[in-house]
Amino acid sequence: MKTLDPQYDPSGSEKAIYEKWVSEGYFGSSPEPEKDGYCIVIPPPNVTGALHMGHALNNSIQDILIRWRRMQGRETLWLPGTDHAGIATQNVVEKQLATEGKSRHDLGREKFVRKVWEWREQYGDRIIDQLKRLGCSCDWSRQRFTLDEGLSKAVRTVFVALYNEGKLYRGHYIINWCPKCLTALSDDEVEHKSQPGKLWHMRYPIVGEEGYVVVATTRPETMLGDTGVAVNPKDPRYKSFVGKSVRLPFVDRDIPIVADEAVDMEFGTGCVKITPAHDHNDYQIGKRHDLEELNVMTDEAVINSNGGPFEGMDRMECRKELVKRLEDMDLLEKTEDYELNLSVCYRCDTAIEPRLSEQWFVRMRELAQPAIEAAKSGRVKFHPQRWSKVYYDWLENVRDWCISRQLWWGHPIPVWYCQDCGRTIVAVETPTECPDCANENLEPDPDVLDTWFSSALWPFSTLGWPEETEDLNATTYPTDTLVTARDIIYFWVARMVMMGEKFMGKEPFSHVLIHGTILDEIGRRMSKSLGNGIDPIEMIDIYGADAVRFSLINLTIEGQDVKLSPKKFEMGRNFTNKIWNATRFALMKMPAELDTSGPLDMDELTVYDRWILTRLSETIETVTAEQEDFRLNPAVSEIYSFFWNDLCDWYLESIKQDLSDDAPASRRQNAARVFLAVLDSALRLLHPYMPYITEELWQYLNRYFPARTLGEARNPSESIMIARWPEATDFPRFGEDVERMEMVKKAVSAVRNLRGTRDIKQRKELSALFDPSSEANASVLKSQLPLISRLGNLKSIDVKVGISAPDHSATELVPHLTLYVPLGEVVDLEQERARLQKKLDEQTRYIMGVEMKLSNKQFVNKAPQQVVERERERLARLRELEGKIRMTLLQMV
RNA sequence: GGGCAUAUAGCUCAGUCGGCAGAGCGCUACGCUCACAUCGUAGAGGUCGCUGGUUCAAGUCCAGCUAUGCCCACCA
Repeated sequence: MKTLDPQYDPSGSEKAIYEKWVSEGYFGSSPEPEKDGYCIVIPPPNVTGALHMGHALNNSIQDILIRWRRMQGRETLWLPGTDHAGIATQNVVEKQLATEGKSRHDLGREKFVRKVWEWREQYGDRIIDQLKRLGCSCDWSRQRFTLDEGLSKAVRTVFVALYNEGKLYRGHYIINWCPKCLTALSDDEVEHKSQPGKLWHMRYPIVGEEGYVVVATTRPETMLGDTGVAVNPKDPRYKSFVGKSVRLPFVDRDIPIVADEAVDMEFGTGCVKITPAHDHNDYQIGKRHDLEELNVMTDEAVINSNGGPFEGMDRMECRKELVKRLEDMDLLEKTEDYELNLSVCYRCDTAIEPRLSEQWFVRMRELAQPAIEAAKSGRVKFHPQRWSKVYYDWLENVRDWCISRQLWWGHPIPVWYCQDCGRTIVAVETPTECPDCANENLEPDPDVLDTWFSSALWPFSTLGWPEETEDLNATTYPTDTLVTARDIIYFWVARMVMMGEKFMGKEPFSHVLIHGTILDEIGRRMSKSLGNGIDPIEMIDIYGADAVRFSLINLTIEGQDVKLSPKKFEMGRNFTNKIWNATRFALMKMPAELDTSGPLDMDELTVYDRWILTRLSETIETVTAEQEDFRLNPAVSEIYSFFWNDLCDWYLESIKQDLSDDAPASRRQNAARVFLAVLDSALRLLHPYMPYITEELWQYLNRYFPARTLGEARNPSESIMIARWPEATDFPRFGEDVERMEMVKKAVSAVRNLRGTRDIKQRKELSALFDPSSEANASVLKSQLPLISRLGNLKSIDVKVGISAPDHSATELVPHLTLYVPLGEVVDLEQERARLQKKLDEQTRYIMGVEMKLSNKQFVNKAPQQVVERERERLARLRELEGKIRMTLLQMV
C-alpha cells in the first residue's frame, strides 16, 4: 500500500507529470469538420516577455476552459504562439548592441534583422517554457510566431487585398512620432498623462503697426514652426486683426492672422499660434486656411535648420532657451501654471512629437461596420457584457489607422517603387521588374507594419490561412472564447473581429472573456518601474503551480481587478495540502481487498454515505452550470467548500470508524467504495483548476483501486486529463438523508458548541441528553448514535422527547433540539442561568419581530404565501424554543 | 467634458429571483485525538458609503450625492 508524505510537495512531481502529458500527446488535437470542436487561440505574448501575473491569470483561465471541455469530450485545440512585438523586440536587441557600444546602423538593416532572429532563437521561448510550468495544455506542435512564414503570407495577402480595394492609402499626414523609438505610432499607442506644466503667454508683434497679439502655449519651442495665428471669428477683441500678419520672433517670418471656429475664446488669450507640422489641431486648421507646413525638428526631436538660432538644440533645451530670450526681449507677457495632458509613447514613455510624414493608413470606417454588427447581433458576446460598450464606442468613432512603422523588425510593407517610371507596386510576391516599364530597379518601401496588423489576423492566420488547410474548418473557426484583458479591446479584439469578418466572412470568436487586472497590495498596477510585481514563477517555485492557479481564480471575480500579495497564495497551498491528505487517508485506510465487482447496494449505505453522494451530485451540477456561464470563481468556491467542509470535515470524519480494521467487512467495503467514488469525482472536478496534484493523486488511486463503481471515468487507467467530466446524474440523490444528516450535524455541533463555550477539553468524554422535540427527529438521532458519539466524543447518549434537565447540567438550545450535559459539581449554575437568560431575551426579541411582521395585514396579504408560511413556521420554532428555555430556567431553581 | 467600475467584518472580497448578512486572512480560547498544525473545534467582530424613493419587505430595485480607481475626448 502506498504511503504518501504527510505534506504535499509540488516541486518533485510537476515537471514529470507535464512531460508525460506532452509525450502521451494529450494536448494534441485533430480538428475534423464533423467533430464537436472547442478552440481557443492564445493571446500571443511578446517574445521578449517574461510571464507576469496578468499572463498567469489569463492563461490559467484558458487552460481551465480547455481542460474542462476536453474532459467533456470536445475536440479541443488551444493554439499557442508568440508575437514578434516590433518596437519592444527591436528595443531589446538595440539595448544589447548598445552594451557593445554599437547601434543598429553600424550593423545595417539586414545584419540587424538577422541578429534579432538570433535573439529570438535564443531567448524567444522563455515565456513559452514559463507557460508550460503553469501547466498550460496548449497544442505545442502548432506553436506559431507572428513573423513566421505562413503568417507573413497572410499579412501580405491582406495588405494587397485591402490596397486593391482602396482601403489602404499612403499619405503625408501628421502622425504621432516617438523621438526615442524613431517611429510613427497609431493613435491607440499613445498614452496620456496628466502632468504639471506651464502656459506661456507670448507676444507676436503685428506687422506694419504698433502693438502685438498675445498667444498662449504649452509648447513655446514649436513657435519656430508657426505659420499662422488663429482667433475665433466671433471674438470682438480680435475682429480687426483678422487678415493682418504678425512677425515671428527669432526667425523673422511674417505669418497671417486667420479666423477659425475651432478657437475657444475662453481659453488662454483666445488667440492661438498655429504650427501645422507639430500639432494635430493646428494641422487641421492649417489645412483649412492653406497655411504652410513647416517641420522644425529632426527625427530625434532636435531643432533643425528651420529653427534659426536654435538649430541643434533638443526640444526641451530649446524651450528653456527660447523662453529666456523672449523674456529678455520683453516678448513674454506672463507664465501660468497649467495641468497638461501629456502624450507619451506606450513603449518607452517618451513625450510624443506630432510630426508630418509619409505613412500608410487603413481606412477604418467601412471595415468597422461588420465588426459592430457582429457584436450587435450577438455573434460575438462580451463577458461581462458592459465591455461591448467600450468596443462599440471605439468602432463607431474609429479613425484611420496608421500602420507603417519606421522599424527594421517586423513585416516589411509589401510595396515597391519603380525608380524609373515611379510606379507603386503592391504585391504578395516580391516583384522582379516593374509591370509598366519592365525596369528592374525597384526600391522596396523601407517601413514595416504595426505589430497589431499581424495580430489582427491571428485567429485565422495561425490555422493556415490563406492556404486552404485541413485545420481551417468549422471545428476551429470561429474559435470559441477569446480570453483577454480590457486594455487591448481596441488594439486587438476589435481589429480581429474586423479582419475576421472581412477575410473569413465570420467573426473570429463567439465569446470574449474580459478578466480583471492584477494589482499590487495597495491597488497599483504592477510595473517594472515601480518594482511592485510578483513573479508567478517564483510563486510556483514556492507554492506550486496548482496553488498559484487556484489562488488566482479564487480571487478573480467576473472582471473585477485583483489586489494581490504573495500571502494570498497560501490559501491555494493549504488547499492542495488538504486534497493531498484526504487522498493520503484514503490510501492508508482502504481495505486490502476491495471488491468492486458488483453494483453498490444503495440500501446498504449509511445516512452519511447517501448525504455525501447527494452533495456531490449537487456540486457537480452547480460547478458545471457556473462554468458554462464563465463564472469560474463561484465554480471553484463551490468545489472548495464541498471538498473541505462536506468531504473532509464531515464525511471523512464519519467514515473513520468504518474504515478501521474492527469495522464489519461489508461496511468497510461500502464506505471505501463510496469514499473512492466521491474522491475520484472531486479530483476530476478540480482537475481543470489544479491539474498537477489531481493527476498525481488520481494515478495513485488508479494504481491501487482501478475499478470504479459510481460515476465511471472514461479511461480509469490513463490520465485524469482525458477522464470524463463528472455529471450530476452519475450519482443518486437522497433528499431525506440530507435532512437526517443535517439533524446529526446539528446534534454534534451542539455538543461541540457546549464544549467550546464552557472550556471543556476535547478529550473529556461527556454524557449527552438530547430532547429533539419530535419523535421523527428522535428516531433520526437514535439511528445514528455511534456516529454522534464518535464525532462528539460522548460516552453515553440519551434521546427522549420532553426529557427534563438533570441536575448540575449545562444546556445548549437550538431550534428543535435541546442538549443537556450533566457536569456534576463543576457546572457553574450562575453562569448557565445567565447564558439561558441571555438566549431567552434574544428569542423574545426575535419573536416580537416576527409577530409584528405577521400582524401586519399588508404583509400577510401581499407577500407570497410561501414567505408568509415560512415566517409562521419560524414563529412556531421560536416560540417552542422560548418555551423550552423558560422551562429549563424554571427547573434550574 | 463624457463613459464605466467600485464602496459590505480589522484586511481582501463574495452575496444569483428583493424574503433570517457570508468566505478567506487576521484576532481570542482550547487541542500536536493514528489524513492534514499548510490542521481541528469554538468564539469575538457588521447602522451593507450618504440622502431620499418604490415595496408588505431593500445590501439587493430607482433617483440624487460623496469618495476612489480606470477608460475615452483636438481647448492651444
